[in-house]
Amino acid sequence: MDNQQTTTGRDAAGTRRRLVQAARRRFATEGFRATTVRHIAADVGVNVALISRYFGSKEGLFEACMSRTVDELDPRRITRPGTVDELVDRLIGHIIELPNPDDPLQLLLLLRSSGDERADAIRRRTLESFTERLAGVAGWRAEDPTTEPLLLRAQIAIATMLGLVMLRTSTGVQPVTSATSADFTEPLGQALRALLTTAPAPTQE
Amino acid sequence: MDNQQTTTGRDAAGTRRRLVQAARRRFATEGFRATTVRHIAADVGVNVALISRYFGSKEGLFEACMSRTVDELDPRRITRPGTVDELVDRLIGHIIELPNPDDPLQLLLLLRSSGDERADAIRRRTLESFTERLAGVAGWRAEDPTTEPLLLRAQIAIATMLGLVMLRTSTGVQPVTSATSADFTEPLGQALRALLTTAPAPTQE
DNA sequence: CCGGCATGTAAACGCATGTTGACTTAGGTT
DNA sequence: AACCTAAGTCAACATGCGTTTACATGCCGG
Repeated sequence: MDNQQTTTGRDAAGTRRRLVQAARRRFATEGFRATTVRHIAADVGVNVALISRYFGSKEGLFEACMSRTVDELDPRRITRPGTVDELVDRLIGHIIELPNPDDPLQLLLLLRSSGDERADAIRRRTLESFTERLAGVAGWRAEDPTTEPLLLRAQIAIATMLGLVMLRTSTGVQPVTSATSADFTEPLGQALRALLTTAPAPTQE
Repeated sequence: MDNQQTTTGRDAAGTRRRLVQAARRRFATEGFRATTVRHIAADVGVNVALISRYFGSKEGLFEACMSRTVDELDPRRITRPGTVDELVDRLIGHIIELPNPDDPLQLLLLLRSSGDERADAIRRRTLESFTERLAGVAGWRAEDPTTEPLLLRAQIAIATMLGLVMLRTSTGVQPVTSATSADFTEPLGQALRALLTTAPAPTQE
């Protein structure tokens, strides 16, 4: 009974899960407002009305995507508490292989303001939640002024990888052909480690 | 006769320009598909039908935004040919002050795939055009395999700033409050310069 | 075997969108 | 002053959207 089928119909839980999966891909690549529930339903192969029935509304489906994303983004799954290097490695591992809208971190980063007020509020809440979790993993406290720059650098690192995802997937601009994955990853990782580990000497001298 | 008024109506050229300006803000913050021509017209304070009359269609207005962006992105206005440092400085100067959808580079970076096939083609063309111009300014030739890594690093630099724009504007996540502009800019600039200047030693041992 | 319920479908509604055609008004020319 | 053309408005349209209501279908316990 715990073994859930993934392909056929007549399984509400499975259908819900496949709807969320398809919705995450659409939301990540096209944005909230440009995504239509009819397309999501067609991706799964079910009727549109099921979305309203299961999730109440398009925003409910979006919220389901985000809540599942938050669960999967449990920092303990992203990195073990400890060194910054591990954090960087895991983040790079999560992001650098593209395109993969199923990755919850990618989904979180790819989402943008869409003009829809409530959807934007959901997204903002999720992002702030993740930032707090990330800070907690790294042992940083936002209230501690000496560790704030580290949190800022984490944001820069995330932003860098967000931009890479954008360039390589959403914009259609591909890296130069001869650049191997190692060529791409290595200097990026070095820069990120430098950003994260090099303190700005807040009170030093 | 060359002095064009900027506020009142009954001036076709001025109205067209204000429509393009308003459209660029909407497109940059909400994306192509989520932006409605009625909102753009309301921003300017004119009737919706003028958009269809002046630009043919919503896509025509989008194309007008992009062509103007390409003109303003003349690399000679972004940086004088020469050192990579100048390029980085100018790019940071263009991006780091936020939010400013009027900046053509920001507009270019903020645009994303929107599910609209023709609009995506326009955006992709513009991005490729800018990448080529950027490579030309830096004296890089895509055909030269030894300079390809530099072009890749330029893309990384652009991606980084794109991500910063995303985080700081679109996602609503603000940098930590105590971080001054210098705190934000300095380590970023160092990292970007390192990325751009440090060659990956393509054939070096 | 069969009723009942969960699962899925089909069609329609109300609304917002992009676009179009006919109409109105301002401003310069004769 | 009369007029004409450009500049702008207004109302309507076809379409696609999210959502709802009514209907069909498979599955399980008696």
